[in-house]
Amino acid sequence: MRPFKHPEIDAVSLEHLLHALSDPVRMDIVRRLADEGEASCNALDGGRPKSSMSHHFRVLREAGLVWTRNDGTVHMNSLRRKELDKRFPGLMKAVLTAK
Amino acid sequence: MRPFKHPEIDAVSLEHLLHALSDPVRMDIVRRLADEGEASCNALDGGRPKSSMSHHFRVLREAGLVWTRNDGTVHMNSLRRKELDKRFPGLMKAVLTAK
DNA sequence: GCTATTGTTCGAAATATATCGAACTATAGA
DNA sequence: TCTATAGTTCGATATATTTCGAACAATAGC
Repeated sequence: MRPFKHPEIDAVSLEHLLHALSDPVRMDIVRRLADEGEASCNALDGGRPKSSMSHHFRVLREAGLVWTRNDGTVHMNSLRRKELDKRFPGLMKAVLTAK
Repeated sequence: MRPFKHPEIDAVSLEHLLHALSDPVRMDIVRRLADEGEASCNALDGGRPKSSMSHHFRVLREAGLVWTRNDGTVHMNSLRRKELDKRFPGLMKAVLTAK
């Protein structure tokens, strides 16, 4: 698989980012990435079908939240935390803190 | 019209709140309420039909973002800012700051 | 009571989103 | 080259959401 295209952080819209976070499956992915640093799609599927997860990871990537790199057959995902903190100061902290 | 029921702030879910904010019309309403303090539905419609606006205000109310009080035939809306700041510290500030 | 004003509710149509199986692609390793 | 593994893409279905006109409800003022 070729590397993914990720949006420039400045092109990321708040609207799309909030929409991406407003789904429980995706919010769960984001929280786990925030905790665990980097993880494969596989490791975060919670028993859901691969195609469903692939969809959610795509939404997260396109929203600018997640960076995916290829490592063999595995896709390793991570939060674009530093960039996000610059682009939307305080947002991710507030979101991840909220219970 | 009878007074609306607003959710208890502790019953407000981050998920629903983020979804409510992920629509451009509603985000615009929230920004203007943050600026102007209190406003009627009418004052914020931007030329859109009343029924569309009524829908968006309902979503905002049910998400816990907006408080609506009756004042004669007018419905005055305001951000539940203080409560939101307690419930989700830093969130509204980050959202409203983002450009 | 009558009328104008503000919004809500209902119903329908258009659009978007979520979910998931099946087929496919790419890579690692034997 | 063959096989197993990790994800993507496609296509279909189900569900949500947005939008808006039309009918309705509540209040103010005459």
